[in-house]
Amino acid sequence: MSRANVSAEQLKLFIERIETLEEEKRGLADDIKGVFAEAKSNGYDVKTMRTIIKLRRMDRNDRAEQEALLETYMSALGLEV
Amino acid sequence: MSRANVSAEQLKLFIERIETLEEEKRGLADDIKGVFAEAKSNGYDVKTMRTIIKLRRMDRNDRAEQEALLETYMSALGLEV
Amino acid sequence: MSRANVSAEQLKLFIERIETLEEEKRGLADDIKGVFAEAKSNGYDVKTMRTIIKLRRMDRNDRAEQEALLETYMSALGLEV
Amino acid sequence: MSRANVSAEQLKLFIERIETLEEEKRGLADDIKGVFAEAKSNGYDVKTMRTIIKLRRMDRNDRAEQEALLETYMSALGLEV
DNA sequence: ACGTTTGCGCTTTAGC
DNA sequence: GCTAAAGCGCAAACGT
Repeated sequence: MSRANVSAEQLKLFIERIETLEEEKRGLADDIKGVFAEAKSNGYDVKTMRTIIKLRRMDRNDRAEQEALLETYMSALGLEV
Repeated sequence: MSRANVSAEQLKLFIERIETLEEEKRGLADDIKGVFAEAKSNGYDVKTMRTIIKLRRMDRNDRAEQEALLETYMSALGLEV
Repeated sequence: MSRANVSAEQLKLFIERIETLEEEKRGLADDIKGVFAEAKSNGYDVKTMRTIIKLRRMDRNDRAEQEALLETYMSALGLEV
Repeated sequence: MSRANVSAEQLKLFIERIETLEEEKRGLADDIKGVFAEAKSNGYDVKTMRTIIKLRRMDRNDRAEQEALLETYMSALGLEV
């Protein structure tokens, strides 16, 4: 088999792997929607839930960001991190 | 246990389920990036790969429609297609 | 002149207006680069400057976001904003 | 006035100049969005307009190169171009 | 000069 | 169908 064909085969495998992963990703997005729907049918306010989840995610991110900022400052001051 | 506590507990479970699913979704996004990186290190052009994946996902008719519209506009502007 | 030609002319004008604005936008981006370069040649640390600018922008955005969050809470509680 | 104060003042000026330029840049971005909105309300397809602007900005050679690469990959995968 | 990494802007998606 | 948010892609910027 020629080198070109080997390459084509390899390219095809890469693309199929990505397409599979994307499919799974879409599946998870649907699952998430499903849980929200279930919560709603149990009387919970979806908008408020989203706010809570967003805030919890922000807390984590902010914490990570603070660390990064600190490192930048330390570097700027010529200190070891 | 009071009704309020039951509700709070249930709400917590819903939110944790969603956060877990979102975490998995992020994991898959990372996996996808990893495959692209691997393909790149094997000499493939990532941008072109993305184009191909996009085209394959697109419905054949939608694609033809979009191209027709583009040609119409290009002609209207006196540009080469 | 036919209606098609009028449309083509109008389309052309829209596109040219956008292209002009984008050109100006690129010019401003260059100006910004220039100021950073000037500051650097005066001995300032560019990375630290970027951090400061980012923080100042974040402060403003966070303030706006806090307001938005408050509104969400108020709505969730059935209160008037 | 001490040297440190001069430096601080100078740094402040640099930062303010950059913030002003960034503000203007954001203003232009808004203007562009406005023109797209106007075009849309006149019945034009925004997505296609974006494609045209992109193509016009692209160098003719680069464009031909990319298309050739896409065709190569598509053929390798046994897909129709 | 090149490759990696970060930040910005666009595109797409989800909800109203 | 439109508006708002999130995720993704690209391009510039930094370090090697």
